[in-house]
Amino acid sequence: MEYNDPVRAYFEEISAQCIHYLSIDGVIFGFHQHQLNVLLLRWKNTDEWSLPGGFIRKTESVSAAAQRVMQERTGLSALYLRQFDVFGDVVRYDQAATWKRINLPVDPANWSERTISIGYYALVEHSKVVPAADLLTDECRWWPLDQVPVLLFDHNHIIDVALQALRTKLNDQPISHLLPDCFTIPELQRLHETILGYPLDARNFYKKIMASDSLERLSERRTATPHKAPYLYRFKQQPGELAS
Amino acid sequence: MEYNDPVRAYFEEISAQCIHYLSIDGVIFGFHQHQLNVLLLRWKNTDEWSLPGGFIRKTESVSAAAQRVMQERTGLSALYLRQFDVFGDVVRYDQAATWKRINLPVDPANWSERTISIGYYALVEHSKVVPAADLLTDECRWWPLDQVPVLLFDHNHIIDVALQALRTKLNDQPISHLLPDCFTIPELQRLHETILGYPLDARNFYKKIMASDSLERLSERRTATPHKAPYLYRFKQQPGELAS
DNA sequence: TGTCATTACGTCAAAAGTACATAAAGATTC
DNA sequence: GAATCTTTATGTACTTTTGACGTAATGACA
Repeated sequence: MEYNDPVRAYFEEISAQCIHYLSIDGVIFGFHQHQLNVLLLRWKNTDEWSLPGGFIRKTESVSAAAQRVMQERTGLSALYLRQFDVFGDVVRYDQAATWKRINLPVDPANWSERTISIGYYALVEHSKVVPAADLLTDECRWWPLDQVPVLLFDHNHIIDVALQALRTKLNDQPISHLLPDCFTIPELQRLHETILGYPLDARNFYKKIMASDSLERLSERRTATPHKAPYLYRFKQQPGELAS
Repeated sequence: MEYNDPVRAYFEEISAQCIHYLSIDGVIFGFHQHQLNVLLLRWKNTDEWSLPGGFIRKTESVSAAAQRVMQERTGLSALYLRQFDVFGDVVRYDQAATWKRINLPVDPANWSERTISIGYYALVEHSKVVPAADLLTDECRWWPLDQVPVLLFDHNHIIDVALQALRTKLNDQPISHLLPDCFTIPELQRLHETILGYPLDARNFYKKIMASDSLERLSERRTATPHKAPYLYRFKQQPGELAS
C-alpha cells in the first residue's frame, strides 16, 4: 500500500544479490536501568514489531552479514556476536497471516516460501546505541525484555532461545560487553542478576568475581552517588573475541 | 570420468529439490576400543575422504535433513544430534583444487560457487552402525579421531569444532549415547577420558557419577572379563532429547 | 550529629573436589 | 590348591569452593 520504489528496489536487490531461503535474525541485548532490553523494529504503518534481520549477500560471510545487519541498527561496529541456533523448520509461523499483519506487497508465489534463519545474539553497551530503522520499518527502539509484545514471525521464540544461550554462557564467565568500559562491582552484579533472573548475594558475588581475577580496580570511584562511592573496575583483557 | 547416469540424476535432483548454497555436514562420533571414531566417506575412485553431508530439501526441516543424512550413513534412526556451528565463510577451502581431487563432473559456473554448511554432530553406538556409502562415494568407514587424514573441504576444521563442542557439553553432564544401553562404570570412565583427552581417577570418577544419581545398577555383571566382574549400569531416563 | 542505605571486606560451616588406601573378585601362574 | 596379579568397588582424609551471614567504613541527607 504505502510501499514505494525504494522498497521494491530493496526487495529486488535482495533477490538478486542475496542467498535465498537463508536469513539472519539478530537478538541485540542491552542493559539499562536494571533491565535487559532487546532492540526491536516497528514495521511501516503498523504496530507490529520484529527482531532486526537481513539476508546474506552472495559474496559475504555469514558472520560478516550478521555484523552488517546488527551494525546498521545500532550504529556500532565490531559488535560482540554469537551464533546460538538455526531455525530451520519448514513452517516456522503462519506466513499468510504474517504478510497481512505487515501489509507487505509480496507475491507469495514469488517471494521465498520458506526461510531458514541463523540466530545471532549481540551484547552491546546500551548507551552507545543509536537505534536506526530500515527501509521496511518506521521505528527502532529498545524494549525491556519482560514487556516485549507478540512479535512477527517466530521472533518471540528466537528471543527465548537466545536468552537461554546467554544464561548458559554466563555460568562459565562473567559477561562484560553489556557494560561500559568502567563499572562498579554492584553494577556488574545487577547485570548478572538480571540475566539469570534471580538475586545474588553481594558478598559472595564480590568474592567470586575477585577470585576470577578478571577485573582490575581503577583508582577512581563512582561519584555522584547517594551512598558510599564504589570503586570503578575494568575487565583486564577485553576477552578478545569478535565473531564466530 | 567414472560418473554415470545415476550420479548426474542425483545432482539434478539436488539442484531441483534442495536449497542451494546451504548444506549439512555431519560429524558422527562413535566410541570403540578406547578411541573416539568418526565416520568418513571415500570418494569414488579416489583416496580422498570427507565427512558425510547433504542438502536440505525444500520441504524438509533442517533438523530432519540432518537426521536423514546421518541415518543414511549409519542405518540408525532417532539419532542423538546437536547443531554446533555454522560454517559460512565465502571461501572455506580451495574449490578448484578440491574439485580436482574428487574428479567431480562439476561445471563450476553451474554448480554453487559457495556453500554455507550447518554443522551437526551425532553420538551413536558404534556397534550398531552399518556404514553405508552414497552415490558419490565408494566406502564408508570409521576412522580413529587421531588418525583422520587430511580431508576434503574444510572438514578437518569442522571436526575440531565439533569435538570442542562435545567436550564443553561433557563438562555439564555425563554422555550416554555413545555407549550401549548397559555398560560398566569403568567403560563410562574410558569414554570420558577419551573425549576429554586426559586420564581420570577411577575412585573419584565413581563417586562423582554416583553423586549425579543418573545411573541405575542392574543385578547382572559383565562376565567373560579376565578380572573381577563389574556391575552393569543403565542411564535412569534416557535424557530424552532427539533433535534441536 | 545521627540516621540510613550501600559498599567493601571478613568469618565460618557445608559441600564438592582431589589425593591416596584398601579389600574383594576373578583369572593366571606356580 | 596357594600365591600372584589386575581390576573393581568402596573408603578416608585433606583441600578448595560455595553459600549463609556479620560488620565496619563511606557518603548523602534529615
